[in-house]
Amino acid sequence: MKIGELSRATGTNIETIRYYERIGLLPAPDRTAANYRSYGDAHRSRLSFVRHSRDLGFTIEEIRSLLDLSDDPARDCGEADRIATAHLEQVEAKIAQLVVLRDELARIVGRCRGGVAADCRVIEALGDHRHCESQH
Amino acid sequence: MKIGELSRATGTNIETIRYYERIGLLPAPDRTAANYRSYGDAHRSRLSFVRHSRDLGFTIEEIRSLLDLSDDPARDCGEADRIATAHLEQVEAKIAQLVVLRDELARIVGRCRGGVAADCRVIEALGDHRHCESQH
DNA sequence: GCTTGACCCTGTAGTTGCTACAGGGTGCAT
DNA sequence: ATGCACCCTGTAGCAACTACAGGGTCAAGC
Repeated sequence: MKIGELSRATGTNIETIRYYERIGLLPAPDRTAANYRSYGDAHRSRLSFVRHSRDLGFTIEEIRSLLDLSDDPARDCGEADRIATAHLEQVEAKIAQLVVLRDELARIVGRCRGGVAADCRVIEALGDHRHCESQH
Repeated sequence: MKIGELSRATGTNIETIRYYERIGLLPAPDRTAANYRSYGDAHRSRLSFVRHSRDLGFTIEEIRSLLDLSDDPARDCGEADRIATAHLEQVEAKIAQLVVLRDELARIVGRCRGGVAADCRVIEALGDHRHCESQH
């Protein structure tokens, strides 16, 4: 299939597919006589793997490691689990951080009573960390 | 004060301060005879405002609008409230998205039973969205 | 046979918010 | 006069794309 079909089949931007090829995440496909990229099923499932992993927030480098692993079926699965577990921990840390931030923001937003900027509680709170209840 | 002092006073990297000046977020300060930047209290509090807002996740452009507002004390505070509220909503959306993602990841990680990559449930799950319980 | 439009190609530059040099100048203490 | 901490400008790098510019290819319809 041509790049446009692969793009539709996987929900990936065409430019992104070419980008993945350039950085070596996808192998360079064969070319037609007109120099068009020509993909097969192996490409499609590899790209689906990449997209799905990206959607789950894995970095390109993590995905590279995961792909290396799955390219070598004799290797130990533990490494995949280690990568995924580390990523899960990062996501949990990020959530915790955003929750603190959200609470602080909600407090700040709730202070607005209208009026002019000179009296604005929102601007005041942003200017001075001492109005905050948490370290962030 | 010189840039190093301002850096220590606000916990901002020196390069970042110069970057903010370059993009017009901080006004260019006076210079000493040796061409060193020389800052006053107004600079320090403006930079604190910027840093605090960045810590709360506001973008540079949002901060620019907030600073414009506070530079013009007669303007209506509603705009500041609108920016902050919109940002709060974004943070809440991001949290919700990360929670879905975390649950999916936790499910994937939990499937690992060791063994070789060929049988790896983690790699299998990443390759095929149909293993997922949610849209993400 | 010629045009139109959809598709494809390469290469480069932009995005966000910094951070990290390289290659130089300044100021003060020893 | 020599070391060291500090300052300057300008440019390039990071992640993960995205968006052109400027060109080639191909099938359909007139």
